[in-house]
Amino acid sequence: MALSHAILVSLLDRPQSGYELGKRFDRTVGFFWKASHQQIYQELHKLARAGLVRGETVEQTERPNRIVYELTECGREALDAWSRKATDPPSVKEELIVKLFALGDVDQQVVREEIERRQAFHRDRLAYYEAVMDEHYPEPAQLKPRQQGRYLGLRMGILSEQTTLAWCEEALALLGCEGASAH
Amino acid sequence: MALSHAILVSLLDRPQSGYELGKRFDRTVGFFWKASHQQIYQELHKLARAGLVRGETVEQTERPNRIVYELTECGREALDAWSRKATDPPSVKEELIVKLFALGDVDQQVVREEIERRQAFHRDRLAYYEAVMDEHYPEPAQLKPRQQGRYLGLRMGILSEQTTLAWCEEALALLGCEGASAH
DNA sequence: GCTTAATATGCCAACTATTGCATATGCAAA
DNA sequence: TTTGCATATGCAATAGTTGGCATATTAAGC
Repeated sequence: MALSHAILVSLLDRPQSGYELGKRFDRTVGFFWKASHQQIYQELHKLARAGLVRGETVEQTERPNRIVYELTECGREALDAWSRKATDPPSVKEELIVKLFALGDVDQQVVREEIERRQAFHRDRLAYYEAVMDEHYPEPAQLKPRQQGRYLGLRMGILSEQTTLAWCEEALALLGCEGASAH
Repeated sequence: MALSHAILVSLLDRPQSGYELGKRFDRTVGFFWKASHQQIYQELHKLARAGLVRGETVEQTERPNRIVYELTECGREALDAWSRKATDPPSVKEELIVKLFALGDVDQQVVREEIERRQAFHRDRLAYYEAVMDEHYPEPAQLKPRQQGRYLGLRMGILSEQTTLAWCEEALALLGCEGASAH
């Protein structure tokens, strides 16, 4: 029960359809808690059955009908209860590090290329986070609580992307990648 | 199919029983890919059925019998194939950040305490990583490939723990935790 | 003598996640 | 005009994970 909470948290902002939730997930909480659209639809059904959200079908002529979900009182209570329970330590699955543990039996060149790909991935993500930061959070000291939370999430994202990039540099240097600084 | 690879990688070092794998996981790859003992035993059965590992029962008089697994040729090939495939981006599930997204609707004091608990958790882990580093990797430039991989994993661990700790400081400062520096 | 911890493996049920497929519409570009 | 994309939701099957429980032995501490 944790994706469900991510969904309930998203619904705090405003009632949303599964499709909208999926879209916003991709740009916000989703960076810290992935979910596919199938997962979101299924979870919404489950939450509706449990009475934590209420779905209402909105007829549309030009597009398929939407089902817009909103938090129920019961859902708010569930969120409050969840917020008071100790948070699980973050679960990380870093396949690249597993691969590194096999160095010596796997081709070193292949691993170097992996790290370079990873570097590109994290550079993109960092650029995205920084753009959001510049656009939305120029004055972090002045923020209201809700915005403070988002700001801190973004800070965490930026810090960890920077760290990962620094690690990539180190790793390529150690593994003797000639073109490391050229990329 | 990814826990399976972590197990195969572990077996590169030497043949091991499920119990041993579980123990070593907790101190090595497990920091980057969690697995419970049930998962490991089940996965070993599956790998044995698929012919990637071969298990041999070792009779013991003083302890329950062990089943020691070793890589088969087929298992080595599977590892090689896996090592050449692009690595999935890391999957992170950060419940604490999800909770932060709900700031304003959840009690700020509760969140501050969460962050402090997290700070303690990451301090412990950093201390552990640093101890391993001091003990086993005093001269990283001289390492053989296999050890290089482990060293880089450890470096990643240390860097990300340091980053998370720095973030905790920032977060507590922003959320106005009076006793932030006292802890 | 009794309890607890460590060693060593396993079953089963429930839950969570992923993949592939299916449906239906409207719009814009090739 | 066909292709592809965005909107919008869903099912079914498989794969992966978690938690509770069960079993059996030995050694150490109370």
